[in-house]
Amino acid sequence: MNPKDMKYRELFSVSLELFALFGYKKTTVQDVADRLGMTKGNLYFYVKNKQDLYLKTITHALSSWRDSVKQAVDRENDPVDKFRTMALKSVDYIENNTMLRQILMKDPSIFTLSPSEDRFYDINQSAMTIIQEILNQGIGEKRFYPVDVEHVTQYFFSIYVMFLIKTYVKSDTSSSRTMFLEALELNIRGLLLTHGVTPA
Amino acid sequence: MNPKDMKYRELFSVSLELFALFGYKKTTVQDVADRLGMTKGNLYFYVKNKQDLYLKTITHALSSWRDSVKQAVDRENDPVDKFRTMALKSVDYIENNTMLRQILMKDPSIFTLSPSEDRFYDINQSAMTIIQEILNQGIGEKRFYPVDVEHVTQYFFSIYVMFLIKTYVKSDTSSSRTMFLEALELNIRGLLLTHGVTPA
DNA sequence: TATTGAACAAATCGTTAAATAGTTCAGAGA
DNA sequence: TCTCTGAACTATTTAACGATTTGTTCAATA
Repeated sequence: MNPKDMKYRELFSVSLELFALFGYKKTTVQDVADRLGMTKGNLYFYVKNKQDLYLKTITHALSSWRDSVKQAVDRENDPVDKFRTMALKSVDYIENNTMLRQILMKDPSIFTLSPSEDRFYDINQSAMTIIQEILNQGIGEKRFYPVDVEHVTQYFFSIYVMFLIKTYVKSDTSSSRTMFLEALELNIRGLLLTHGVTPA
Repeated sequence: MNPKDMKYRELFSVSLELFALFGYKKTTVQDVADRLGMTKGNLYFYVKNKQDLYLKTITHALSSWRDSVKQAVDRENDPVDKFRTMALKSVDYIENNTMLRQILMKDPSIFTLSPSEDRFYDINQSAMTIIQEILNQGIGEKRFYPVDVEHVTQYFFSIYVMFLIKTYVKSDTSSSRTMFLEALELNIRGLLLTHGVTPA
């Protein structure tokens, strides 16, 4: 890894921590520069402005999240297993990433139900392809009902965002875990082309 | 109907219109009193304060919505028909109620994904019983999978709120209609105890 | 290419006074 | 007794002000 990439990694790591701790407004570029042992002027050699620093930092964190889920999904073969793994790994990742969780709580607009005002549209779009590929595989293998892939992908992504909002923006931790698992199985049954009569 | 109830109906009607037109902040107590042909002082004979006027007005509007859906559901017998009617009637009602729609757009906090900060908790709770009764009937008649009724009810209500936010708070009208219909059928398949292999 | 530090610009904050809007209440019809 | 008025009162919002903090630029430098 070249030295500039190293600098960026350090930069994103430091600013993620500060943004998680103080939020966007309370974190000054001076704070970030201090922690990096440089002057704030020099920070502008790496990013356009404070907003750009924030966007790049969050995007970097969301990409790691996506990659982690994608990796777990790729270890499975069966589309149902992939679907379940995707859902569970997504939750597991955020559950074990305190800083990202804190940032979501401090900045609810990171997860919006409106694609048109989504500042992280590209990374979210790429997260949606994970869903899309699983649906296509499941339908191709005649395991899944031939749903409208585009709209059902959007729907599942919206549900995922809804859960994140419910659980981490509003902290409705109590029942949302059980609700999540019930919903997962309900959606899997809704996807399957046939399913037997085997209640849990 | 006694004259005081009449006054209340008129009051809610007038203030719903004004709140829809100008929003909470821009609507003054004076405005409402003027439209009712009374002084603002006298308004305090009917409501505790401005906030109370707003809450009572919205609650009244949401109750009408609920009642309309409940009535439509009660005309059906089959739990699947009831479920589908509930979903479609809910959308149909808001689609044809411009003032309520305008209020939702002006005050996004009316529909929250967090029960604990829901100012209209009671009326929303009573709306949830419609879902709950359908689920109980479906399971009782061995048509529905024996899901965890409480959590699945919460889940469906959350999806309903999510759609309202997507469609009316963020105005993402474009794809959300198709998404809604796809989701409806997916959820019905997820509920059914068995379903045949009959893709649309 | 990467960095500094000073200079500059933009945004925020704390305070103030004036205007507006919300609320109370004694008293007056019906 | 129930409904209402209108004036008095209180609370909130708005605009303006300078002071301060913070974000951004850039010529000089290693």
